[in-house]
Amino acid sequence: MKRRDYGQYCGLARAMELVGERWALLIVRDLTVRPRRFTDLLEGLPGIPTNVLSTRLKELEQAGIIERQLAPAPQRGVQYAFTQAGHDLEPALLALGRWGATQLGEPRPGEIVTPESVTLSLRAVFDPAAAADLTASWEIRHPDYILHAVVTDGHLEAGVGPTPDKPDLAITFEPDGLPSYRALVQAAKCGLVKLEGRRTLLQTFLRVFASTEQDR
Amino acid sequence: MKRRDYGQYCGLARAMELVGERWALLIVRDLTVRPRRFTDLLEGLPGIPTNVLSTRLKELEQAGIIERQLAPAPQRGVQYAFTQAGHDLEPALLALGRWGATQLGEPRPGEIVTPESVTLSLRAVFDPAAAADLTASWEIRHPDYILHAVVTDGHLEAGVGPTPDKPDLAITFEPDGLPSYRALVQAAKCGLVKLEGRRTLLQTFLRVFASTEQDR
DNA sequence: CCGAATCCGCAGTGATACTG
DNA sequence: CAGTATCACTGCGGATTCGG
Repeated sequence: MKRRDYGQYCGLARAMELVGERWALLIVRDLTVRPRRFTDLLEGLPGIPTNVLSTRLKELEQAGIIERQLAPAPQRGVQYAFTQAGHDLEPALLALGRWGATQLGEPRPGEIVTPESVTLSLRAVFDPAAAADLTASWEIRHPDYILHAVVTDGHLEAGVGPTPDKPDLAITFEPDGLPSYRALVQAAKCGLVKLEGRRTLLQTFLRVFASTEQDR
Repeated sequence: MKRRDYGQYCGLARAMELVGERWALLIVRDLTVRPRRFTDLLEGLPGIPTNVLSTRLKELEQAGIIERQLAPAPQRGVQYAFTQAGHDLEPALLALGRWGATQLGEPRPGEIVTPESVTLSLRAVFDPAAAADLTASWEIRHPDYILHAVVTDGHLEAGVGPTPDKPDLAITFEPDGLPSYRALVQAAKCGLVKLEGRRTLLQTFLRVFASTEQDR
Protein backbone atom coordinates (compact mmCIF):
# COMPACT_ATOMS: atom_id res chain seq x y z
CA MET A 1 0.00 0.00 0.00
CA LYS A 2 1.66 3.20 -1.13
CA ARG A 3 0.69 6.46 0.49
CA ARG A 4 1.03 9.88 -1.04
CA ASP A 5 3.42 12.04 0.89
CA TYR A 6 4.11 15.73 1.27
CA GLY A 7 7.87 15.54 1.02
CA GLN A 8 8.41 17.42 4.27
CA TYR A 9 10.04 16.32 7.50
CA CYS A 10 7.38 18.05 9.59
CA GLY A 11 5.02 16.84 12.29
CA LEU A 12 1.97 18.37 10.69
CA ALA A 13 2.82 17.00 7.27
CA ARG A 14 3.30 13.53 8.73
CA ALA A 15 0.01 13.79 10.60
CA MET A 16 -1.80 14.66 7.39
CA GLU A 17 -0.17 11.75 5.60
CA LEU A 18 -1.41 9.38 8.30
CA VAL A 19 -4.90 10.70 9.07
CA GLY A 20 -5.47 13.40 6.49
CA GLU A 21 -7.38 11.47 3.89
CA ARG A 22 -11.06 11.71 3.46
CA TRP A 23 -13.14 10.14 6.28
CA ALA A 24 -10.06 9.11 8.27
CA LEU A 25 -10.47 11.53 11.18
CA LEU A 26 -14.18 10.78 11.47
CA ILE A 27 -13.40 7.09 11.78
CA VAL A 28 -10.85 8.03 14.42
CA ARG A 29 -13.49 10.13 16.16
CA ASP A 30 -15.84 7.19 16.49
CA LEU A 31 -13.10 4.90 17.75
CA THR A 32 -12.09 7.48 20.33
CA VAL A 33 -15.31 6.77 22.18
CA ARG A 34 -15.16 2.94 22.14
CA PRO A 35 -14.10 0.04 19.93
CA ARG A 36 -16.46 -0.49 17.01
CA ARG A 37 -17.20 -3.10 14.41
CA PHE A 38 -17.25 -2.53 10.68
CA THR A 39 -21.00 -2.13 10.50
CA ASP A 40 -21.08 0.05 13.63
CA LEU A 41 -18.74 2.42 11.86
CA LEU A 42 -20.80 2.31 8.67
CA GLU A 43 -23.87 3.26 10.66
CA GLY A 44 -22.17 6.19 12.35
CA LEU A 45 -20.70 7.53 9.10
CA PRO A 46 -23.65 7.92 6.76
CA GLY A 47 -22.54 8.15 3.18
CA ILE A 48 -19.15 6.49 3.49
CA PRO A 49 -18.68 3.84 0.79
CA THR A 50 -17.85 0.41 2.16
CA ASN A 51 -14.71 0.14 0.10
CA VAL A 52 -13.43 3.46 1.42
CA LEU A 53 -14.10 2.40 5.01
CA SER A 54 -12.31 -0.85 4.32
CA THR A 55 -9.33 0.94 2.81
CA ARG A 56 -9.10 3.49 5.64
CA LEU A 57 -9.21 0.80 8.30
CA LYS A 58 -6.33 -0.99 6.61
CA GLU A 59 -4.34 2.22 6.33
CA LEU A 60 -4.97 3.17 9.96
CA GLU A 61 -4.00 -0.30 11.06
CA GLN A 62 -0.82 -0.20 9.02
CA ALA A 63 -0.02 3.20 10.49
CA GLY A 64 -0.26 1.68 13.95
CA ILE A 65 -3.20 3.84 14.97
CA ILE A 66 -5.81 1.12 15.30
CA GLU A 67 -5.79 -2.65 15.61
CA ARG A 68 -8.17 -5.46 14.73
CA GLN A 69 -9.46 -7.40 17.69
CA LEU A 70 -11.92 -10.19 18.36
CA ALA A 71 -15.15 -8.62 19.57
CA PRO A 72 -16.29 -9.68 23.05
CA ALA A 73 -18.67 -12.48 23.86
CA PRO A 74 -22.16 -11.67 22.57
CA GLN A 75 -21.13 -10.84 19.00
CA ARG A 76 -17.67 -12.36 18.57
CA GLY A 77 -16.57 -11.02 15.23
CA VAL A 78 -13.93 -8.44 14.36
CA GLN A 79 -13.75 -5.07 16.03
CA TYR A 80 -11.43 -2.11 15.63
CA ALA A 81 -9.81 -0.43 18.60
CA PHE A 82 -7.22 2.23 19.26
CA THR A 83 -3.60 1.54 19.95
CA GLN A 84 -1.73 3.98 22.18
CA ALA A 85 -0.86 6.12 19.17
CA GLY A 86 -4.57 6.30 18.42
CA HIS A 87 -5.44 7.45 21.91
CA ASP A 88 -2.69 10.05 21.69
CA LEU A 89 -4.58 11.62 18.80
CA GLU A 90 -7.43 12.71 21.04
CA PRO A 91 -6.05 16.14 22.06
CA ALA A 92 -5.63 17.08 18.41
CA LEU A 93 -9.10 15.77 17.63
CA LEU A 94 -10.64 17.84 20.40
CA ALA A 95 -8.76 20.96 19.31
CA LEU A 96 -9.96 20.57 15.73
CA GLY A 97 -13.49 19.89 16.95
CA ARG A 98 -13.48 23.00 19.09
CA TRP A 99 -12.46 25.12 16.16
CA GLY A 100 -14.94 23.46 13.82
CA ALA A 101 -17.71 24.01 16.35
CA THR A 102 -17.15 27.75 16.09
CA GLN A 103 -17.72 27.42 12.35
CA LEU A 104 -20.82 25.24 12.57
CA GLY A 105 -23.65 27.72 12.14
CA GLU A 106 -27.09 26.23 11.80
CA PRO A 107 -27.58 22.59 10.84
CA ARG A 108 -27.82 22.11 7.11
CA PRO A 109 -30.67 20.10 5.61
CA GLY A 110 -30.06 16.39 6.01
CA GLU A 111 -27.30 16.70 8.57
CA ILE A 112 -27.39 14.25 11.44
CA VAL A 113 -25.92 14.04 14.93
CA THR A 114 -24.41 10.86 16.29
CA PRO A 115 -23.83 9.94 19.95
CA GLU A 116 -20.10 9.81 19.25
CA SER A 117 -20.12 13.38 18.03
CA VAL A 118 -21.91 14.60 21.17
CA THR A 119 -19.52 12.62 23.38
CA LEU A 120 -16.56 14.31 21.74
CA SER A 121 -18.25 17.68 22.28
CA LEU A 122 -18.55 16.91 25.98
CA ARG A 123 -14.86 16.11 26.17
CA ALA A 124 -13.92 19.11 24.03
CA VAL A 125 -15.71 21.72 26.11
CA PHE A 126 -14.89 20.20 29.48
CA ASP A 127 -13.12 22.80 31.60
CA PRO A 128 -10.67 21.11 34.00
CA ALA A 129 -10.12 24.37 35.88
CA ALA A 130 -13.82 24.74 36.57
CA ALA A 131 -14.01 21.09 37.64
CA ALA A 132 -11.02 21.07 39.97
CA ASP A 133 -11.53 18.50 42.73
CA LEU A 134 -15.11 17.94 41.62
CA THR A 135 -16.71 14.49 41.78
CA ALA A 136 -20.11 13.99 40.17
CA SER A 137 -21.87 11.97 37.47
CA TRP A 138 -24.47 12.86 34.89
CA GLU A 139 -26.50 10.83 32.46
CA ILE A 140 -27.72 12.56 29.31
CA ARG A 141 -30.89 11.00 27.94
CA HIS A 142 -32.45 11.56 24.57
CA PRO A 143 -34.87 9.24 22.75
CA ASP A 144 -32.09 8.42 20.28
CA TYR A 145 -29.20 7.85 22.70
CA ILE A 146 -27.89 7.88 26.24
CA LEU A 147 -24.53 9.33 27.27
CA HIS A 148 -22.67 9.50 30.54
CA ALA A 149 -20.22 11.98 31.99
CA VAL A 150 -18.44 10.99 35.17
CA VAL A 151 -16.10 13.45 36.84
CA THR A 152 -13.82 12.01 39.52
CA ASP A 153 -11.52 14.40 41.36
CA GLY A 154 -11.71 16.78 38.44
CA HIS A 155 -10.98 14.11 35.82
CA LEU A 156 -13.58 13.42 33.12
CA GLU A 157 -14.70 10.13 31.66
CA ALA A 158 -17.41 10.56 29.04
CA GLY A 159 -18.90 7.97 26.72
CA VAL A 160 -21.93 6.41 25.12
CA GLY A 161 -24.37 4.49 27.29
CA PRO A 162 -25.58 4.85 30.86
CA THR A 163 -23.38 5.53 33.87
CA PRO A 164 -21.99 2.40 35.51
CA ASP A 165 -23.87 3.29 38.71
CA LYS A 166 -26.92 5.40 39.26
CA PRO A 167 -26.01 8.94 38.13
CA ASP A 168 -26.07 11.86 40.53
CA LEU A 169 -28.23 13.66 38.02
CA ALA A 170 -30.05 12.41 34.94
CA ILE A 171 -30.83 15.05 32.32
CA THR A 172 -33.54 14.18 29.79
CA PHE A 173 -34.07 16.41 26.79
CA GLU A 174 -36.11 16.23 23.60
CA PRO A 175 -35.32 19.12 21.29
CA ASP A 176 -37.44 20.03 18.30
CA GLY A 177 -34.50 19.65 15.94
CA LEU A 178 -31.27 17.74 16.06
CA PRO A 179 -30.12 16.26 19.39
CA SER A 180 -26.79 18.09 19.18
CA TYR A 181 -24.66 19.23 22.07
CA ARG A 182 -25.76 22.77 21.34
CA ALA A 183 -29.39 21.78 21.62
CA LEU A 184 -28.69 20.07 24.94
CA VAL A 185 -27.03 23.13 26.43
CA GLN A 186 -29.74 25.39 25.13
CA ALA A 187 -32.46 23.16 26.58
CA ALA A 188 -30.63 22.99 29.90
CA LYS A 189 -30.26 26.76 30.07
CA CYS A 190 -33.92 27.33 29.28
CA GLY A 191 -35.11 24.74 31.77
CA LEU A 192 -36.54 22.57 29.00
CA VAL A 193 -35.07 19.41 30.49
CA LYS A 194 -36.43 16.77 32.85
CA LEU A 195 -34.19 16.23 35.88
CA GLU A 196 -33.84 13.23 38.11
CA GLY A 197 -31.47 13.31 41.08
CA ARG A 198 -29.52 16.20 42.64
CA ARG A 199 -31.05 19.04 40.68
CA THR A 200 -28.44 21.57 41.78
CA LEU A 201 -25.91 19.64 39.69
CA LEU A 202 -27.49 21.13 36.57
CA GLN A 203 -25.76 24.44 37.25
CA THR A 204 -22.54 22.57 37.94
CA PHE A 205 -22.95 20.80 34.62
CA LEU A 206 -23.34 24.08 32.79
CA ARG A 207 -20.39 25.59 34.58
CA VAL A 208 -18.08 22.68 33.83
CA PHE A 209 -19.24 21.88 30.29
CA ALA A 210 -20.38 25.24 28.97
CA SER A 211 -18.46 27.77 31.03
CA THR A 212 -16.63 29.92 28.50
CA GLU A 213 -18.89 28.94 25.64
CA GLN A 214 -21.76 31.27 24.99
CA ASP A 215 -23.71 28.74 22.91
CA ARG A 216 -22.35 25.57 21.46
CA MET B 1 -17.86 26.37 -5.73
CA LYS B 2 -19.42 23.25 -4.33
CA ARG B 3 -17.75 21.49 -1.42
CA ARG B 4 -18.19 17.87 -0.51
CA ASP B 5 -19.71 17.48 2.92
CA TYR B 6 -19.90 14.76 5.55
CA GLY B 7 -23.60 15.15 6.36
CA GLN B 8 -22.96 15.53 10.07
CA TYR B 9 -23.66 18.44 12.37
CA CYS B 10 -20.36 18.00 14.19
CA GLY B 11 -17.45 20.31 14.87
CA LEU B 12 -14.85 17.87 13.64
CA ALA B 13 -16.79 17.09 10.48
CA ARG B 14 -17.17 20.79 9.73
CA ALA B 15 -13.46 21.35 10.36
CA MET B 16 -12.60 18.61 7.88
CA GLU B 17 -14.95 20.10 5.31
CA LEU B 18 -13.21 23.46 5.64
CA VAL B 19 -9.54 22.52 5.96
CA GLY B 20 -9.48 18.76 5.39
CA GLU B 21 -8.60 18.66 1.73
CA ARG B 22 -5.18 17.86 0.48
CA TRP B 23 -2.54 20.56 1.13
CA ALA B 24 -5.00 22.83 2.94
CA LEU B 25 -3.53 22.50 6.43
CA LEU B 26 0.01 22.91 5.15
CA ILE B 27 -1.01 26.17 3.48
CA VAL B 28 -2.56 27.17 6.77
CA ARG B 29 0.66 26.22 8.54
CA ASP B 30 2.72 28.56 6.41
CA LEU B 31 0.26 31.42 6.84
CA THR B 32 0.32 30.92 10.61
CA VAL B 33 3.84 32.26 10.65
CA ARG B 34 3.32 35.31 8.45
CA PRO B 35 1.39 36.52 5.41
CA ARG B 36 2.73 35.06 2.18
CA ARG B 37 2.39 35.55 -1.52
CA PHE B 38 1.38 32.94 -4.05
CA THR B 39 4.94 32.17 -5.06
CA ASP B 40 6.18 32.20 -1.46
CA LEU B 41 3.67 29.47 -0.71
CA LEU B 42 4.67 27.53 -3.83
CA GLU B 43 8.26 27.62 -2.68
CA GLY B 44 7.43 26.37 0.81
CA LEU B 45 5.23 23.55 -0.46
CA PRO B 46 7.36 21.61 -2.90
CA GLY B 47 5.26 19.47 -5.15
CA ILE B 48 1.95 21.30 -4.88
CA PRO B 49 0.46 21.94 -8.33
CA THR B 50 -0.25 25.58 -9.02
CA ASN B 51 -3.87 24.90 -9.80
CA VAL B 52 -4.37 23.13 -6.48
CA LEU B 53 -2.78 26.01 -4.58
CA SER B 54 -4.97 28.42 -6.46
CA THR B 55 -8.09 26.38 -5.70
CA ARG B 56 -7.24 25.98 -2.00
CA LEU B 57 -6.60 29.67 -1.57
CA LYS B 58 -10.01 30.43 -3.03
CA GLU B 59 -11.69 27.85 -0.82
CA LEU B 60 -9.93 29.10 2.30
CA GLU B 61 -10.86 32.65 1.41
CA GLN B 62 -14.49 31.69 0.85
CA ALA B 63 -14.46 29.85 4.17
CA GLY B 64 -13.39 33.07 5.85
CA ILE B 65 -10.08 31.63 7.02
CA ILE B 66 -7.76 33.79 4.94
CA GLU B 67 -8.05 37.03 3.02
CA ARG B 68 -6.32 38.57 0.05
CA GLN B 69 -4.39 41.74 0.79
CA LEU B 70 -2.13 44.10 -1.04
CA ALA B 71 1.43 43.22 -0.20
CA PRO B 72 3.48 45.96 1.48
CA ALA B 73 5.74 48.43 -0.25
CA PRO B 74 8.75 46.68 -1.81
CA GLN B 75 6.77 44.06 -3.73
CA ARG B 76 3.18 45.38 -3.84
CA GLY B 77 1.25 42.50 -5.29
CA VAL B 78 -1.26 40.19 -3.68
CA GLN B 79 -0.58 38.46 -0.40
CA TYR B 80 -2.63 36.05 1.67
CA ALA B 81 -3.14 36.54 5.39
CA PHE B 82 -5.16 35.02 8.18
CA THR B 83 -8.46 36.33 9.37
CA GLN B 84 -9.36 35.83 13.03
CA ALA B 85 -10.86 32.44 12.21
CA GLY B 86 -7.55 31.48 10.67
CA HIS B 87 -5.58 32.49 13.74
CA ASP B 88 -8.01 30.52 15.88
CA LEU B 89 -6.90 27.39 14.02
CA GLU B 90 -3.43 27.53 15.53
CA PRO B 91 -4.11 25.48 18.69
CA ALA B 92 -5.50 22.65 16.58
CA LEU B 93 -2.56 22.92 14.21
CA LEU B 94 -0.07 22.69 17.07
CA ALA B 95 -1.87 19.71 18.59
CA LEU B 96 -1.81 17.86 15.27
CA GLY B 97 1.81 18.78 14.78
CA ARG B 98 2.76 17.50 18.22
CA TRP B 99 1.10 14.16 17.50
CA GLY B 100 2.63 13.92 14.04
CA ALA B 101 6.06 14.69 15.48
CA THR B 102 5.82 11.54 17.60
CA GLN B 103 5.24 9.59 14.38
CA LEU B 104 8.05 11.21 12.42
CA GLY B 105 10.84 8.69 12.67
CA GLU B 106 13.88 9.36 10.55
CA PRO B 107 13.72 11.72 7.57
CA ARG B 108 12.83 9.93 4.37
CA PRO B 109 14.89 10.43 1.24
CA GLY B 110 14.07 13.71 -0.41
CA GLU B 111 12.20 15.19 2.53
CA ILE B 112 12.90 18.84 3.26
CA VAL B 113 12.52 21.16 6.24
CA THR B 114 11.15 24.67 5.87
CA PRO B 115 11.60 27.57 8.30
CA GLU B 116 7.84 27.64 8.79
CA SER B 117 7.83 24.05 9.92
CA VAL B 118 10.56 24.70 12.48
CA THR B 119 8.76 27.79 13.73
CA LEU B 120 5.63 25.75 14.31
CA SER B 121 7.70 23.19 16.18
CA LEU B 122 9.00 25.92 18.47
CA ARG B 123 5.48 27.05 19.22
CA ALA B 124 4.25 23.49 19.60
CA VAL B 125 6.79 22.37 22.18
CA PHE B 126 6.86 25.64 24.10
CA ASP B 127 6.04 24.93 27.74
CA PRO B 128 4.24 27.93 29.29
CA ALA B 129 4.57 26.43 32.78
CA ALA B 130 8.35 26.15 32.45
CA ALA B 131 8.50 29.71 31.10
CA ALA B 132 6.33 31.38 33.72
CA ASP B 133 7.39 35.03 34.20
CA LEU B 134 10.41 34.48 31.97
CA THR B 135 11.64 37.19 29.64
CA ALA B 136 14.37 36.34 27.13
CA SER B 137 15.06 36.25 23.41
CA TRP B 138 16.87 33.79 21.18
CA GLU B 139 17.91 33.83 17.58
CA ILE B 140 18.30 30.49 15.81
CA ARG B 141 20.78 30.64 12.94
CA HIS B 142 21.32 28.10 10.24
CA PRO B 143 22.86 28.69 6.81
CA ASP B 144 19.41 28.20 5.28
CA TYR B 145 17.32 30.34 7.62
CA ILE B 146 17.11 32.50 10.73
CA LEU B 147 14.35 32.24 13.31
CA HIS B 148 13.57 34.17 16.45
CA ALA B 149 11.89 33.22 19.70
CA VAL B 150 11.03 36.04 22.06
CA VAL B 151 9.53 35.24 25.45
CA THR B 152 8.01 38.18 27.32
CA ASP B 153 6.59 37.54 30.78
CA GLY B 154 6.14 33.89 29.87
CA HIS B 155 4.43 34.64 26.56
CA LEU B 156 6.03 33.36 23.34
CA GLU B 157 6.36 35.08 20.01
CA ALA B 158 8.21 32.95 17.45
CA GLY B 159 8.70 33.55 13.77
CA VAL B 160 10.96 33.62 10.75
CA GLY B 161 13.73 36.17 10.58
CA PRO B 162 15.98 37.83 13.17
CA THR B 163 14.82 39.23 16.48
CA PRO B 164 13.69 42.87 16.31
CA ASP B 165 16.50 43.79 18.72
CA LYS B 166 19.79 42.10 19.49
CA PRO B 167 18.92 38.68 20.91
CA ASP B 168 19.95 37.69 24.44
CA LEU B 169 21.46 34.58 22.92
CA ALA B 170 22.17 33.63 19.32
CA ILE B 171 22.37 29.90 18.61
CA THR B 172 24.12 28.90 15.41
CA PHE B 173 23.95 25.28 14.27
CA GLU B 174 24.96 23.40 11.16
CA PRO B 175 23.81 19.79 11.28
CA ASP B 176 25.02 17.13 8.91
CA GLY B 177 21.51 16.34 7.76
CA LEU B 178 18.26 18.29 7.69
CA PRO B 179 18.03 21.54 9.69
CA SER B 180 14.98 20.26 11.56
CA TYR B 181 13.90 21.21 15.05
CA ARG B 182 15.06 17.81 16.22
CA ALA B 183 18.50 18.41 14.80
CA LEU B 184 18.64 21.78 16.54
CA VAL B 185 17.78 20.32 19.93
CA GLN B 186 20.21 17.49 19.46
CA ALA B 187 23.01 19.84 18.49
CA ALA B 188 22.22 22.09 21.44
CA LYS B 189 22.30 19.18 23.87
CA CYS B 190 25.59 17.91 22.53
CA GLY B 191 27.20 21.35 22.57
CA LEU B 192 27.54 21.35 18.78
CA VAL B 193 26.28 24.91 18.52
CA LYS B 194 27.99 28.27 18.39
CA LEU B 195 26.72 30.68 21.04
CA GLU B 196 26.74 34.44 21.09
CA GLY B 197 25.37 36.30 24.09
CA ARG B 198 24.27 35.07 27.51
CA ARG B 199 25.42 31.48 27.22
CA THR B 200 23.50 30.31 30.29
CA LEU B 201 20.31 30.92 28.34
CA LEU B 202 21.02 27.76 26.36
CA GLN B 203 19.88 25.63 29.30
CA THR B 204 16.85 27.86 29.69
CA PHE B 205 16.08 27.34 26.01
CA LEU B 206 16.23 23.58 26.39
CA ARG B 207 14.09 23.70 29.52
CA VAL B 208 11.39 25.83 27.92
CA PHE B 209 11.40 24.32 24.44
CA ALA B 210 12.39 20.71 25.05
CA SER B 211 11.44 20.05 28.65
CA THR B 212 9.16 17.03 28.52
CA GLU B 213 10.38 15.96 25.12
CA GLN B 214 13.14 13.45 25.14
CA ASP B 215 14.11 14.05 21.52
CA ARG B 216 12.12 15.96 19.00
C1' DC C 1 8.33 37.75 -12.66
C1' DC C 2 3.70 37.09 -10.33
C1' DG C 3 -0.72 34.78 -10.22
C1' DA C 4 -2.94 32.17 -12.01
C1' DA C 5 -6.08 29.28 -16.10
C1' DT C 6 -6.10 25.19 -19.06
C1' DC C 7 -5.36 20.56 -20.47
C1' DC C 8 -4.45 15.76 -19.78
C1' DG C 9 -3.51 11.13 -17.55
C1' DC C 10 -4.34 8.91 -13.52
C1' DA C 11 -5.39 7.90 -8.64
C1' DG C 12 -8.86 8.36 -5.13
C1' DT C 13 -13.72 8.55 -4.25
C1' DG C 14 -18.82 7.44 -4.39
C1' DA C 15 -22.50 4.32 -5.37
C1' DT C 16 -24.06 -0.05 -5.99
C1' DA C 17 -23.79 -4.98 -6.55
C1' DC C 18 -22.01 -9.05 -4.99
C1' DT C 19 -19.67 -12.85 -2.01
C1' DG C 20 -17.60 -15.93 1.84
C1' DC D 1 -21.67 -9.56 9.17
C1' DA D 2 -17.62 -8.06 6.99
C1' DG D 3 -16.04 -6.99 3.66
C1' DT D 4 -14.58 -7.35 -2.08
C1' DA D 5 -15.66 -6.10 -7.07
C1' DT D 6 -16.97 -3.13 -10.45
C1' DC D 7 -17.43 1.14 -12.72
C1' DA D 8 -18.46 6.12 -13.36
C1' DC D 9 -16.77 10.29 -11.81
C1' DT D 10 -14.11 13.83 -9.66
C1' DG D 11 -9.89 15.68 -7.84
C1' DC D 12 -5.01 15.66 -8.02
C1' DG D 13 -0.29 15.84 -10.13
C1' DG D 14 2.39 17.56 -13.79
C1' DA D 15 3.13 20.49 -17.55
C1' DT D 16 2.22 24.25 -20.38
C1' DT D 17 0.30 28.66 -21.44
C1' DC D 18 -1.40 33.24 -20.62
C1' DG D 19 -2.49 37.97 -18.93
C1' DG D 20 -0.84 41.89 -15.89
